[in-house]
Parts: sequence; structure tokens; C-alpha cells
Amino acid sequence: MPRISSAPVYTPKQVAILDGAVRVFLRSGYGGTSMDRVAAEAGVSKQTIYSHFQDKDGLFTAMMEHMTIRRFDGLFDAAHLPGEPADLMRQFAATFLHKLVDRDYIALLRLMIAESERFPELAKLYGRTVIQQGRTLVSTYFRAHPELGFADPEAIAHIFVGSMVSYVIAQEIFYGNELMPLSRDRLIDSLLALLLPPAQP
Amino acid sequence: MPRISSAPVYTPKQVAILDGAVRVFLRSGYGGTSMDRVAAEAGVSKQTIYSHFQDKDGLFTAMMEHMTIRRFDGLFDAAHLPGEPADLMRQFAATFLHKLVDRDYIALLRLMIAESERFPELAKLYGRTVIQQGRTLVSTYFRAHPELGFADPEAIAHIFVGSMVSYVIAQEIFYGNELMPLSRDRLIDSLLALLLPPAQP
DNA sequence: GTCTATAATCAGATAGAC
DNA sequence: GTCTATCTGATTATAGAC
Repeated sequence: MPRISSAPVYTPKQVAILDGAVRVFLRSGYGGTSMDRVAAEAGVSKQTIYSHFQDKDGLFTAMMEHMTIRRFDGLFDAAHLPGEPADLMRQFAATFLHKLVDRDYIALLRLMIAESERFPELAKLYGRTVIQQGRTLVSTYFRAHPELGFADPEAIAHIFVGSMVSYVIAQEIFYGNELMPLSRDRLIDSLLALLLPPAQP
Repeated sequence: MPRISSAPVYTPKQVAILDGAVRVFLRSGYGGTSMDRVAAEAGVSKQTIYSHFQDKDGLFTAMMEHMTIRRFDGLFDAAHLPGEPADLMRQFAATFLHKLVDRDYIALLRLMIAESERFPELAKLYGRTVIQQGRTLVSTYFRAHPELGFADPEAIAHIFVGSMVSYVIAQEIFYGNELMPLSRDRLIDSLLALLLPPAQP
């Protein structure tokens, strides 16, 4: 089965460099990361990095692609299970939110947004791998269940996925948990109440 | 009427510096901005900037606060109009989306997210001024209209506001407009269809 | 292939004249 | 208060030995 993006194959030393780069870039951002720091974190010399990756941009790009593909490859595979829409959608939402509310995931999202103008190809890769894949999966499911009565499955899919993404941004990045708490369960309950109103007898 | 945040008063020269800082920071980010560039853009010398603002961090903080307060002060004031919920909510959504889909607004949002870890007080200011204010306004409206039948008005308010915020992020920052077009009208139509299902006779 | 040492550049911050 | 000129440290990238 062909994938949207294919992951490059890396040698163990390259993986060590990438892992060090992940730790530093995700914590300090692009501008706040020095190649010396990456070298120290990866346990290699700086020249070794330059011999495997073209320059700082090349290392950053490789690391971000690596993370995006690794983290989301297969994320949506388990969602084709049978079952009642209410159960399936609740489980999908809970799994998706659980993946999103994660230190590394949030740092990756923040960095993708931060550098989306300087690295548009990275932003597009992320758009295809995460956002488009999620939205397409959900809208395909909605299309297969016309009894749900959605006139525009893609727009509904965006609302479903997008309110979870914005939840993470509001609560985790903009410190909403301190200012205006809102539990994941409350979000999921209200989402399902909107999408699956109780059937009329 | 007291406001959540009070805007500092700046002299004309300080405003000129801040305006130059806005242009450079929003375009190039924090790390990509040099004080020399800001000085050139503002038409003053670098030392003049340092005499008015403590250092690069201080200038950045002042500029971001300035933008946040200027841009959103009064944004939500006109939303207390009477009218049918369907009309009012459609107009609110259209106005809100129109404000959000704007070059400067998107650049500010991107920069806030990018620097939210290094400048947590800025992120909290943004959370209070934009996100919390929007969510509170909408949930207050929902509470005043119990006939809408929302069990958890705050969660519904998040879904309403959050799907618009994530729409901007997906379509404008992650190049969704090229990969998976979705017009504002389709989003608003589906949002209102979910929130305001046709009344049963 | 990998390391140590170094070159060249750049940016934040300041000194001192006017 | 504002400007020109400068200092200092950090950073990217490379040269050359092993």
C-alpha cells in the first residue's frame, strides 16, 4: 500500500544525530539552537554533523520530516474498526486527543507553525500527513454513514478535528488550563452531542 | 468600564519604533530580527531604541502587547446586538473569520505560538485578551438562550470559536487552501447546522 | 569518517560626542 | 535625547590532522 510520504533510511549515526537534534530543536526552537549544542547532545563532533547533513537548514528539515513521519505514520490506521458511530467516534476522539496532548507533539506543532513561512515545504508535508489525512479519514467515514445526515462531510470533519486541535492550542500553548479549565471529557461529550443528536422516536 | 488589560501610553517616537518593530518582527520572527534592521525600518538609530526600551526582549514584549491590545480591543463589543440567534451567530462568525484571515493577524498568531514558551506572560495575555474573551462572550450568549439546549455552554463555545481558529491555522498556515480547499461559507453553514438544528414542529 | 582548531561573520549592547 | 563608532561574545561553516 503506497504511502503519501516515504521515510528516508538513515544509518545509526545519522539517527543519533537526528535524535540529538530533536531534543535541542524542540526545546529551543530554530534560532535558539546552535550546532555546537546539537553536537554535544548527539555525542559527535560538529564536523560529523556537517558531513552527514548539508547545513543547519538541512539538518532541521531532515529532523522535522523524520518526526512528522515517525509520529503520524499509522496513527489513523486503527480507525477503520466497525461499531456504532457513537462508540467509534468517541474512541477516535479520545485517542486523537491523547496523542495531541503530549509534550513532544506540542513542541513539534509549535515549531512547525513558527517556521511555516521560512520552510513552506515542511508546513505542506505536515498539512498532508496530519491535517489532511485526519480530515479525509473522518469525512470518508461520514460519507459512508449517510444516516448521520451531514450535508457537507468535509466541513463537519474539519469541525470535529479542528476543535480538538484548537483545544490543544488554547489549553496547552496559551495556558488555558490555568485561565479557563475545560476537560477533555467535556469537549468530547459536547462534540458528540452536537454531531449525534438523540434519535427522535 | 474597566478593561482586562490597559494599554500603555507611548510617545510618538516610541510609536514609530514600535511600528518599525512590528514590520520586522512579524515578517522575520524573533530570532530572524536584528536590532539594526528595526532601527533602519523605524528611521532611528539603534541607541535610540535602547534608550526607550530595555533590550531586545523588552522591545519584543512591548510590541506584542501593543499589537494584541490594539487589534482586539473592542473586537467583541458589537456582539451584544439583539436578533434571532441564527442571524446573530452567522454574523458573529463571519466577522470573526474576517478578522482572523488577515496577514498581520496570522503573523501575530504565528509569532505568539512560536514564542509562547520563551515568553509565557505574552501567551497568557493573548489567552486572556483573545481566546478567553471570545469564549466567554459566546458562552454567555448561550447561557442567556437556554432554548438552544446546550448542556455545557462553555464547551460548545470552544467548539464554535475553536473550529474557526483551527480553520485559519489549517488553511492559511499549513497551506490547506492548496491541498484541501474549504470556503468560509461552507464552514459557517455547517457550524450553524450543527448548533441550530431545524426546530421540530 | 571523525575529530580539534580556526576562520569569518554577525548581532546585541555600550561609550562618548553633540 | 539622539547619533556614530566600537566592543564583545557567539555562531555558522571549514581546513587539515589522524
